[in-house]
Amino acid sequence: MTGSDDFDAFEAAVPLSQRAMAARPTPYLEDLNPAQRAAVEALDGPVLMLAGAGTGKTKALTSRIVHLLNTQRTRPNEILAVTFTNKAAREMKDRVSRLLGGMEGMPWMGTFHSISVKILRRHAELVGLKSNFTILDTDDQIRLLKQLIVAANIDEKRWPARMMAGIIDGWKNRAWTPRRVPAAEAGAFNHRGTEIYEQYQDRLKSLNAVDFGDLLLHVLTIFQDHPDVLAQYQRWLPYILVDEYQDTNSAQYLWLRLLAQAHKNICCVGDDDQSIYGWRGAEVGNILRFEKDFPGAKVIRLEQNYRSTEHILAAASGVIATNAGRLGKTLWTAAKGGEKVRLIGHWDGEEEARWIGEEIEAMQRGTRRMDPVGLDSMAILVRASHQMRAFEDRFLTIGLPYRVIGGPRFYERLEIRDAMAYFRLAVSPDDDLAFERVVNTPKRGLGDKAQQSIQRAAREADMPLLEGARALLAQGGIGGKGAGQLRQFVEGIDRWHAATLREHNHIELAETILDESGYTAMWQNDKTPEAPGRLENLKELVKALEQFENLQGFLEHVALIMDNEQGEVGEKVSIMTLHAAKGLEFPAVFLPGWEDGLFPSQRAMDESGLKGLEEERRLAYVGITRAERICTVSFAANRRVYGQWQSALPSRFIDELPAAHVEVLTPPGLYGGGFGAAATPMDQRVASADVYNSPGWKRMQDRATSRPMSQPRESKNVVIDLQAVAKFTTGDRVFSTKFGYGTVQGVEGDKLDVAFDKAGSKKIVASFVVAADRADDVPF
DNA sequence: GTTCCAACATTTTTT
DNA sequence: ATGTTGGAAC
Repeated sequence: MTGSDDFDAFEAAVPLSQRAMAARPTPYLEDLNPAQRAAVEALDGPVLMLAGAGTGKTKALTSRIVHLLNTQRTRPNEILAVTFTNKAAREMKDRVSRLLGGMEGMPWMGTFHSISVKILRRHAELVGLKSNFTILDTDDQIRLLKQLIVAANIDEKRWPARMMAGIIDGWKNRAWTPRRVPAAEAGAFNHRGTEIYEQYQDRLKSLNAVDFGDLLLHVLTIFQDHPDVLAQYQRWLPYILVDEYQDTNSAQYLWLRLLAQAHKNICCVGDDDQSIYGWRGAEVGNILRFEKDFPGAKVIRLEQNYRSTEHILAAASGVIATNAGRLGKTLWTAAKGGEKVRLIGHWDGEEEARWIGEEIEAMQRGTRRMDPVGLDSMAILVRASHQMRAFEDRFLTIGLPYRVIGGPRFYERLEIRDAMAYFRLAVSPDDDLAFERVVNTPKRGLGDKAQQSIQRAAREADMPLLEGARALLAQGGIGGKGAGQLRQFVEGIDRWHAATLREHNHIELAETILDESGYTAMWQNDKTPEAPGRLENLKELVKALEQFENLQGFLEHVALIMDNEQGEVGEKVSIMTLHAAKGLEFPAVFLPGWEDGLFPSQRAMDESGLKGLEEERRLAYVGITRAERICTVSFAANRRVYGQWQSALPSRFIDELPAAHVEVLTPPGLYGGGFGAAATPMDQRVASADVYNSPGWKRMQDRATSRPMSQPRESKNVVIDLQAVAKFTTGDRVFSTKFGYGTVQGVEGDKLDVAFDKAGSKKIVASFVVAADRADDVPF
């Protein structure tokens, strides 16, 4: 444990009242605009800093910390500064230390989870744990739950462990211990939810383990049940700062409220318009209610945006304005003019990827209208990760360098988790979950039967699995070739454990463990294409050990910090999800896939209704505001999703973009313009698509019966894979375009009239001929 | 105990 | 389309 000195420092801390409030020079204040300055100087009492996108939030936050120190109000170890991610914590630390000219120890700056671990290690016994508890990740959590579910005789097929894990996470996010789960939730998980939850918590306790949710929940329990402990922390931590307050869940909110209720020096920073984590328990309500929760709170709005041009800001504001129940901000910028937000429609997803690829290359070269833009300055932000594939495929084809941000993280890879399990066993041989994970990896001839015997032996004698296995071996309870191998495994663990105690070179030890266990050999003998990559990853893992003094230290670190530093070099376009883009900024941003159902996501709307839609809209807001100078929104009429063709209407968010700040692009050729978006004013653009009853659809269905196909699904918008070429007129201009759908009433060869109507008023009529030139695209 | 195939799911992601 | 997983066949 590293934290004990902090606690001692607290005990010795001079009471606040005795500290002089000396005025020292404050050059950092000169750098701030009036709102930022107000937020920095309001040091006492509750403060809500409402910081819109790109308004210098981190600057204000870090300056505030420096100001707290500089005015001698408090000392570095008395400031509690919480963030959500390790990355954010790291950035804050860096910036504070830069302002201070050298780092002063700020032990209480970190994520909710890392700070909770620190507190929990100190008081573990108050919730029935030992101070050296292990932290389980999602995978361990699910395996444990699966055991309980099977033991409870529940059909794991119909009621998967993953689902139960989700339910438990949700409950923990709301700070509900098994006893506090409200009666209304009794029906969860086939009426067995609370029962399993309780068993799960018991099991964790007996394993001396906690999951991520527990870190907060246990601390909360301690604070609630032991007022003396709470009072101590309130005294130790007289100043509290919270970043990204709009993303706090109920448990975090309670955690903060308890700590802050004595001195009320809490400064929460956030933006209700950027709350995009509702699906993992974040409560926008926390930020909306702040003034009620903390009476007399100062609310300071940071509204000057330093990131984006006028048009981009106006477009984002226009979209977000549709949401109800906002605290409300009016962002403005001194940067007038610039490019309007560009909007373009495509025939299908591949076309969209092709166009964006070409556009990126053009921007890289520079055009008449703009100077060259580097690849590092460009990003493609998608709603769902499966959208990335089309871009990767295309960019590989044209040789455009790209990097995918997010995705499966290093420490979540199979081989890394296996290796970590070996390390965990070496450090604490009693770690049953680690034991289970690797007893038969690589294959040791220990299948279900053998493992069950080990489990039984261990449970009967109430000992860890390793000891159970040892006992079983002693009494000859395991037969065949498995016995020899299990003996080797057990002896190996003993040997490695002894080595960790002898302060051996831990890097060498790690290599030894992986070699002696046969794990490295397993991948070396594997001829599948991914094996070499996995071996590479293992090498990287061992390399990462260099930064730590021993295996324990490394494991502790990894349990909480599951992110990977990809120190990739070279100019590359970034591809990531909108969620991953939060907090980032790029001169040029592409926002593809703005189609109803994809974005806003159908599922979000089905599951959370209007709330879900509003969160999607905030996501759109986040997306647009990532852009500094160029923002390109696009959509496609047809898209292949999981091997199925789907058609969709342009996203309703497109209609919400204020027309005055949007430039509708029409690329050369027949493609583009999708539904007439390129040609018609925003308020006139619509398409409808009931084709089920059309002869064309009937005919396609007939054709389909001869070959297997998926049933046409209940959907309003259905792809017609016959291509329609349309001509239509707006004002004095005539456009032609290709359509994926419309109100189709004919078959191939027919002349068709399509009425584009919005809210019943028909405004544009396009006549077109249904052609069969895309017949090979017909999915059946 | 291992291998193979059919069934299944597939928004977003941190700790 | 694709990758994972559970159960049956070997």
